[in-house]
Amino acid sequence: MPPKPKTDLERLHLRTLIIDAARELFVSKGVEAVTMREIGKRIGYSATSIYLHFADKDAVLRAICDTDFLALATSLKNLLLIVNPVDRLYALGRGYAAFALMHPNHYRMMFMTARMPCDPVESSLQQNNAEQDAYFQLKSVVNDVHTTGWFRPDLQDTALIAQTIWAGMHGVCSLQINMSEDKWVEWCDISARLQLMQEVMMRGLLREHI
Amino acid sequence: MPPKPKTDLERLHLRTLIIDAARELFVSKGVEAVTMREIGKRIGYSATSIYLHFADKDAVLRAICDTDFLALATSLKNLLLIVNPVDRLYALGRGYAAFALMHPNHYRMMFMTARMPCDPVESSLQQNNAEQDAYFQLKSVVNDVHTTGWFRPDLQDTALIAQTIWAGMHGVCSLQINMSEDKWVEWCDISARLQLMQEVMMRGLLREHI
DNA sequence: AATGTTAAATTAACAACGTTAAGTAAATAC
DNA sequence: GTATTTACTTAACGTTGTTAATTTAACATT
Repeated sequence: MPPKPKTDLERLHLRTLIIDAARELFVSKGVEAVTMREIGKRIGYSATSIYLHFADKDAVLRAICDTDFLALATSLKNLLLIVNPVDRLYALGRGYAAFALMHPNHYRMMFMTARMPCDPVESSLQQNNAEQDAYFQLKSVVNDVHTTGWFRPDLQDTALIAQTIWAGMHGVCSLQINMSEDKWVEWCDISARLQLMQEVMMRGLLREHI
Repeated sequence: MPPKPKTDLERLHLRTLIIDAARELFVSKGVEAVTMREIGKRIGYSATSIYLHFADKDAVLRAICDTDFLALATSLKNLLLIVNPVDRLYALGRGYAAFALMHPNHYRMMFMTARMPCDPVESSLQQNNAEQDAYFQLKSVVNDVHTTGWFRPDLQDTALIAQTIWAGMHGVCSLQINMSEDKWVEWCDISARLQLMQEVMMRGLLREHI
């Protein structure tokens, strides 16, 4: 039953229908295990209809990532209201980890899957927008801690600091997501690992003030 | 020209031939992009012959991982001779990162790809063997630092410490491998990121002694 | 020496995949 | 009322991982 002209709104609706169905499937079964035919069936269309909205499967993945990056930034937005910069940095780390472990397959898509690199030019998200760009959120908190003089005085490169903090949290989260079932290692409790990582990094980065 | 009985040695030879060819292809093009037919062609056999030695493609991947885990442990073995435990821990971290960044696709297979978890029971490697088990190497160095009393006195769980150090180095390496081409982030120099991570973790973990 | 058996390898084939080309049906435009 | 455009579907292509059927060669037995 294919009628003729669809309004832009209807087209957008179908587009998000595809994205939502694909995300659900990707998240529950992993990207590789989901077929275009399966996505189509889930929304009552044929697989080929997806190609009227997306160039290929990877384009669907990229679109999902875009909305998930927004979801991450949105989930962290409220934490930016915390006044004490150090508390805010702690909270941001905890929030980041909570997102990663609550949505492991989203996180895998966003940060662990080999895919086309994100380009701010093509993305629907605004870079350096505190409501949409989680990396900017981290950078600005790090900046605030820096300008209030809490970092060790020999640490001046705030981008380097931010990337190191990110790497620390990402390390714990990604090992948990990819290796926690691995029997080779007797894994400690994940929350203990997260807490120690934050604690260690803060001790290593902040100036010692009694 | 299929003759009859192959000695065990010949079978092993062919098995390693498959592994080596598959590793080369996996490493240069990524696991998903390599076909069984391609592996077969590379060694002058049909694709189906591979199934006489491995149950499926994933079994080939697992076998490669096994030999690569051994390669990692072997590449770190000499560092265990360093007498000072803290120096040894530093060196082990640097060596780990060097392996990861020198062989990014091996590293991706070993620690970043969704695959069957490693099980010591099935592996050809000996767990807790200092020559074959890189995680044991880390644990024992951490243990040495602990028994010599260099860690902060409130840190007593050496497994937790080891897993945190691992996560820190893994975070830097895996972000580099998966995201360094991403234009969203202005990445700092990788060696600066590695160095700061080590420095920060050491400052956070070791007791402060002037 | 001819035969049967077994192992190693191959070719053929299957079902499923992403994707493209061709075809169909309904709503609009004239 | 016919033509056109648009949304969509079905058919089809080339590949994939994998299995079944087949061939070939070496050995063991008679």
